[in-house]
Amino acid sequence: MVRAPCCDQKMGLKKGPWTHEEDQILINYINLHGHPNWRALPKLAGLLRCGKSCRLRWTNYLKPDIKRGNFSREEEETIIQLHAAMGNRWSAIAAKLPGRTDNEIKNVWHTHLKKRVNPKPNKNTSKVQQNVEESKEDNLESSAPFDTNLSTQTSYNELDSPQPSSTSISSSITTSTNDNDNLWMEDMVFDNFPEIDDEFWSEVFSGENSGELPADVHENISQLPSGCGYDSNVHDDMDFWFNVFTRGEELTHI
DNA sequence: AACATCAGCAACCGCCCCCGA
DNA sequence: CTCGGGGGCGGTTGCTGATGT
Repeated sequence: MVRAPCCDQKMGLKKGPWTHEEDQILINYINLHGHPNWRALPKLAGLLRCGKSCRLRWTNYLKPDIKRGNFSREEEETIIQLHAAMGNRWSAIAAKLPGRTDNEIKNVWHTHLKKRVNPKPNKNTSKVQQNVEESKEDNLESSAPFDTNLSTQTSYNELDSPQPSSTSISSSITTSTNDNDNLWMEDMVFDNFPEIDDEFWSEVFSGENSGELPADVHENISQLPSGCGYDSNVHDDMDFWFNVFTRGEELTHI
């Protein structure tokens, strides 16, 4: 069965990074009408994007309960364990990590966790590079979460398409399990916190829209502490699912 | 300071599955 | 039962910033 491509390039549909305006349009539209039909949504909302692109943008970045970046040690270990059992079923893994998306988990796996789980000697890289690699790994082991997230987050203010990274930062506060993490957080939060995010979300959920929001959107909003999308309940959820999973694993090995 | 290389991440692409007509 | 549309998933790509030379 051959199907017409979702995104017909002849229609002049836009590709590439989303702009702040496009994000606003999408969020406002979904807040008002939900997303019963992704294919029709961009046309109805007045976006020059294909439905898939809209869905991806919403599910991976714009949904209110999304956490961004700064994976805690617990989350990393959970991903590693789940991946060992499930393989590349990113959506299933993401389902066990509240607020995390399959795309993000997939990226983290390929960029960080895979190296840790399957450390392979570098045949082609120079010794200097190998040392760099090793020191990076050491850093990961000794001072999680990833330092690299810092560098990318500091540039959010300059982006056309700002990410709702306030949730990522706040999530680190609540998921950090040791003093080193907290120290790291203090440096990051106050030096690099992107001011745009609070404005961004307050705009999105401003009064004129919230009166007509669907019930589920209200729920999501109510789950948002001031600029934060992650609380201890979610954390408990993760523990719960992790326990369920690990118990299941144990049983399968008996 | 300039250039090269690497790492991280957002987004696209194509396939598959599910469900309704 | 078959077909077709829509959504979801996983793999991959390409851009951008960071780091090294």
